[in-house]
Amino acid sequence: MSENVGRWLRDEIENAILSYEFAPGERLDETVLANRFGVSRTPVREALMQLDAIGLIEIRPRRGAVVIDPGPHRIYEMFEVMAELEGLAGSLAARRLDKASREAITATHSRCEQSAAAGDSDAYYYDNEEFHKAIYAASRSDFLQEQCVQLHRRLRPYRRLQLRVRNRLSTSFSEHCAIVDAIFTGDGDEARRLLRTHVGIQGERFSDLVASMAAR
Amino acid sequence: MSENVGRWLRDEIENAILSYEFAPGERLDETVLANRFGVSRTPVREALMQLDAIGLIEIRPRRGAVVIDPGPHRIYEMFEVMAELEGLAGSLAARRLDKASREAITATHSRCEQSAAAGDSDAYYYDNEEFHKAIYAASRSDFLQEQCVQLHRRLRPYRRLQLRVRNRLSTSFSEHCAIVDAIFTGDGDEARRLLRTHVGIQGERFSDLVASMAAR
DNA sequence: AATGGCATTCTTGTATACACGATAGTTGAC
DNA sequence: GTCAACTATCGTGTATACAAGAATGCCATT
Repeated sequence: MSENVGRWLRDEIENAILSYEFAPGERLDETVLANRFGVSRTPVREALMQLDAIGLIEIRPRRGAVVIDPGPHRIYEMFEVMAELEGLAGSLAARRLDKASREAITATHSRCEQSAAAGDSDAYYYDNEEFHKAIYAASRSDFLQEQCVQLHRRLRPYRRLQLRVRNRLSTSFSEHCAIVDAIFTGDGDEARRLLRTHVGIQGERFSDLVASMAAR
Repeated sequence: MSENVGRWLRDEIENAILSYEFAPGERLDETVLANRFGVSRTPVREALMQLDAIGLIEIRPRRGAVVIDPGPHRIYEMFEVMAELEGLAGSLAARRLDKASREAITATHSRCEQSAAAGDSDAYYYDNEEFHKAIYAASRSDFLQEQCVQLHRRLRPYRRLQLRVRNRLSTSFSEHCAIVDAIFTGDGDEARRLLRTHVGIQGERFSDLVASMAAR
């Protein structure tokens, strides 16, 4: 439990939304939430305020909070921006790579290799996250890193759906290899290009996303 | 005055921060703010929560809220990300340009021309903002547009300082011309490249920024 | 039977009261 | 004289009470 109830609730509700426990479009009743978590409405409201500012829910004045339903098109747009930011992170990482970052990338990369070889989709999902975070960190841009982590969080559920697609694991890992190679050889432009295509959901991958969303 | 006091306060305090009325590092006392705006502490707290989520202030548990002091390096990082996002917006705009967007860009662009010709730095500052927003809108990506607008807002004060630099007006406008040309001819890559360098603060422009910040 | 207006009820928005933790100032001891 | 500990005060965190707006259901009228 975090420092104060408000932040704890924010994380709690955020996770509930990201794990679809609170479905998109669902109304979030302050009193119900307060009872559920055994607190008063005050910290609940503070948590909701923050989630509204982040963009996870929408609070319409006097009409309560609802979970935002992004819809396929908007999710595509979010991946598009994510791809751009990761591309920047990759290009900066290639330019600024130091020993510690290199080791962090290598370590997470080899963990991905193991999960991919084992065909363990859940493990790969987690290791993949760490791999990408290692690249953000290697960019040496605190602000960029924060933006990437935040957007990554919001896209987490959809990323998870994507990994379920057949062969996606091995494809993803081989793309990782090329990315690591570009970063380690200091080829910023190539790292940027590779990450953009790796992260973006062009063509059939967008259809995959829509299909897996519809399946829920 | 907005729908409810909380949102109104959020905007009010946000503007106060962006206009340096509340200086970076300054402590924001809930009671003082409540008295100043003639409301109770509750909506003040809600406003602060949101500003914390946006990243304008930092609330340390039990220790109150302080205005975040980005520092030159972090501002540089923010411009770096802004440049990347604007580059993406430009490239999308070039690909997707329609009649309405084209007209909006043309209109704001010619307003910039007039302000630049008149040497009116304040007017150009405003028109420039509209010009960039027209490009965001032309990208036809709602999410990207929102991200750009938000970051643009946060960088507003520093952008203003930048424009004070000698000759920056005419330089900026001629860059605009090239950007408009690239977008209108459908050259996405060129639009991206031009916007990146237009928005970023490489080399001497970073020193200009630091100097003008120190001058305050 | 359908629709419009009114009243009731439920939920949100704001204020206030109270509790707990942090900070600062003062006093005492070494 | 300096440092540490204790106490008092101030400010944040949470709960609750109250006010106001929105939604819903019922009744009357057409």
